[in-house]
Order: sequence, then C-alpha cells, then structure tokens
Amino acid sequence: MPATNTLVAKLESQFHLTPEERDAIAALPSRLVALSPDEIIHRAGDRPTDCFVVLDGMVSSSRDIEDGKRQIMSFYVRGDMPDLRTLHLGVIDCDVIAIGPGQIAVIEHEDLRRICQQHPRIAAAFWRSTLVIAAIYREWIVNIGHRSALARLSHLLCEMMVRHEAAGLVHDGVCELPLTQMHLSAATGLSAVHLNRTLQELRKRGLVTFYGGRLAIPDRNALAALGNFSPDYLYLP
Amino acid sequence: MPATNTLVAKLESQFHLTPEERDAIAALPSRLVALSPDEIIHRAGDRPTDCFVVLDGMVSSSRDIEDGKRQIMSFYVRGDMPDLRTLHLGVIDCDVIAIGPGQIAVIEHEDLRRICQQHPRIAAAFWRSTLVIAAIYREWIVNIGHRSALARLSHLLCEMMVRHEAAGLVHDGVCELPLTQMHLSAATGLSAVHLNRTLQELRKRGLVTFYGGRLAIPDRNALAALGNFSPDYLYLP
DNA sequence: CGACAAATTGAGCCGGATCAAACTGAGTGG
DNA sequence: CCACTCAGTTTGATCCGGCTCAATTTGTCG
Repeated sequence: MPATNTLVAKLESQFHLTPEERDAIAALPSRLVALSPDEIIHRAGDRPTDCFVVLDGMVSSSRDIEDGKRQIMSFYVRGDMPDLRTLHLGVIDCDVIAIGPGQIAVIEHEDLRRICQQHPRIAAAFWRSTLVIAAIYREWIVNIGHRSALARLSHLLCEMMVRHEAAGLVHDGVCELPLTQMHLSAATGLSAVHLNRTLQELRKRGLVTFYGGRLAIPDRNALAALGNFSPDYLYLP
Repeated sequence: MPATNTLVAKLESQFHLTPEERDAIAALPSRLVALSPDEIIHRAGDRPTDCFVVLDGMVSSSRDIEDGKRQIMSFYVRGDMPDLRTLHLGVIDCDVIAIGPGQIAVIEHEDLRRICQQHPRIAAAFWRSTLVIAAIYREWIVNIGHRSALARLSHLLCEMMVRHEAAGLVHDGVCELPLTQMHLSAATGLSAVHLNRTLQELRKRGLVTFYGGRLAIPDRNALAALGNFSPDYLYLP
C-alpha cells in the first residue's frame, strides 16, 4: 500500500497518529496514476472531485501570464497534496502540472470528507498542511518582492533542498531535482537568460552544483546567508 | 454583540449556517481590543494563544527585510482572521500590524478548538477561510513576479476595492482605504518613489482617485484590464 | 544523423531603484 | 495665531540590475 504509506509518513511527521487513525488512512481508497513529464493534471477553472498525494516526482502550480510566460507559484514534493484545497474551494484557480515523470495517488473528496468527519485530528492535520503551504507562499512573496536575483535563486534552492530532505529524498547530500532552468526562472520571476547567469554565478562561487537534475549545496550556511533563508516557515518538526 | 456578528456575517457569506451554529458563534467568548495606528499585534516568532477577528480598520502581515525595508504579504479587512493559522501552526512567522486605527475581537484558541470540535461545518468554514487567504497569496506571487508597476498597482487597488465591497465597506463607490503610499509600495515590492509616479499615472489616466484614504475607481473594467485582475481567486459567492 | 529542448553567450536597452531635495498638510505647543 | 515638527507626498537626476533580442552550443533521443 505505497500510496497511503506516503500519506501516513507525511502526517506522522506533524502529529503522532493513533493506531486507529493510521488504520483509517491505510483504508482510504486510492487510485495510482503515473504522470508523464509536463502532464497537465488540472487546468485553472477545473472542478475536481478528488485530491491527490504526490508519491514520486514533482508537481508545480502555475498560471499563464499574458505574453506566453508563466509564473510558478509553488512546487510540491513527495507527501504533498497540491489540490487539497479543492475539498473546500471547489474550483481550482491555477494550473497543476507535473514536472518530470512521477506518480500520484488519487483519493475521492467523498472519502476525504468522511475521514475528516470521523477523525478530527486527521482533519486538523490536513488543515495544517494547507497552512504550511500558505506559509511557503508568503515566503515566496517576500523572496520575489524584495530580493536580488542571486538571493532569490539561493533561497529557492535552499527551500528545495530542505523540503526534499524532509521527505527523505536527499542521499549523500545530493537532491534529485527534476527542474530545468525554465522552471527556476518561472518560479523566481526572472528571465531564463538572467537565471542562467545567476546560476553560473552561484556555481562560480562554489555554492551550488546543479547538473542533470541533481542539486548539491556544499556549504549550506553560506547559501542560506546569501538567500536570507531560514527554514522556520516550513514548520518542520 | 458586534464581535460575533461580524464573524457570523463573514461565515454566512460562505456557508448557510444553521440556527445552532449561529448561536454557537454568538456564544463564543471574545474580548474587544482597540488598535492604534501602526500598533504591532504580533511579532514574527510570537506564539499567541488566541486569534482575532478584524472588526474595524485594516491589518497587514509583513516581514522586515535586511535593509530596513519591509514586504507586506497581505492585507486583512473586516471579518478576516489574520492569525487564525496559529491555531494549528503555533508560531507566527511574520509581523502582524494594524494599519490605521481599528478594533478587533480576540478569541482564545481553546474556545475556537471547542467550537470546531462541536461544529464540524464551522471548522470547515474556518479552514476554507484560510484557503481563500492562501489563494490571495498565490495571486500576489503572480502579481509581484511578472507584472509591470502599473499593472501591479492596478491589481492591488482592484483587490482592495472588491474585498472592501464584499465586507460591505464601500458606499457610493468610495472605499475607505487607510493605506499610505508607503504601504502600497511595501505591498507591491516597488520603491516609494516609483509607486508615487505609478499612482500619478493611474490618476492621469482617470482610472483611480485616491486621496486622504479614500479610493474610487471610476471605470472598474478598465482598471481590471490594466491589472489583469479577475476576482475569481477571492472565492466570493 | 537529424531534430529539438535546454543551456549558454553577447550586446544593447529600459523599467524601476537610488539619492537628494522640496513641498504639503495635520497636528502641537508657545 | 504663528512657528515648528514630522510623516507623507512629490519632483528631478542618475544609475544599474535584469530584460530583450538574437545567435550559438550542448545534450538527448529517435
């Protein structure tokens, strides 16, 4: 039951679950779906009747901007539920797109509502997870609003490293990060050209290695200082 | 009982409340507190044991940036609960500051937890309200990340007008908006000087009047078009 | 080998930042 | 009633970070 295991692990990283609660999650009906790169999971305006948990790969939420560009508002990694909000909002107000190949577990709204009703602490854990995502949005507003290109990119890469680490996805200091420079530029609000130059600067300073979807940060503190990154807003245990 | 009336009105604009639910909210113990301009309600790092509802005036959440500047991440108007997330996150990760003079109703976490437990639909309404705030954050990321100064400001002013309107705070097309140009520049990520020039441009084009804390938008559609504003993300009924 | 996405480099330009100064208006106190 | 103060607004001048446009290179996959 890999699908619900991922969810249990995620919720357990926030709350201690009772055996009953763990069983209830394990018993949640879910449907495994494979994602191909750049696959569109939802479009802005859709009204899904289910939610999904990311099991493998990464997912982004983004919006198309007038002139063919796109702003990425958030990345999601293993254990995240990018469209959990549809449980209460109905419509989804941005595109949800797979980054690389991946796998998700789809759970019907109906089943989620039932488990929330029967297990208030699970409901609270779900609510909390949407609050952490909101905290990440706030941080991105600060990052994009007031920081230089170098700081912005440093901050984003720190966040990616820490979140992947928390999801158990960093081995030997290397993080599998299937993002292209286009993704990074769409997320930071920088042009692709300038993002490239900024990344080169980070490499030149020996702060980052990032090739072929593998990210390493030799000196975490130095990069965090450059990007004014502090992981508090991720509310990790 | 003005405190809980405001809350009832806010929740009722989302859900239809049963008489029991309405009574439960009316029975919530709350404490009225007056706010003076620029009063700091919470500082980043605080661990409040209560939440508050804005009754009058406006509140912002913001973070200090290295060089003495500040990025505002969100504004809150009557009926909003800016620190509702502390119910599940504990620590607050940004400053919460009053804009002009105002009044809030403070409710203990304990009492909120109890009402959520006894009335799952009220819990859902609270959850939903945090999801709407998160949707606003996402929109700000897009706004700040990819739009020109003119579009950014237009978008923000449209949002302010619509949210105030939804809270019943617009009369004869005029919105009481106690923001200074400093606030607007801290929220849009523009310098105070450039914000001023941008605002003048909007005035020159006849799209906005904004003097002495009173905002009017003669041609709503024109300003919305300039700012690529669509109110969908506010999830109003 | 060709095709195509992703990454890289170069050159020129512009939107918005910065610095500095002046102006306005609402208190506040003598 | 006037002088003083102080926050907020406005104006002017200059500068620079990041954008744009255009071309080249690299890597990957069929």
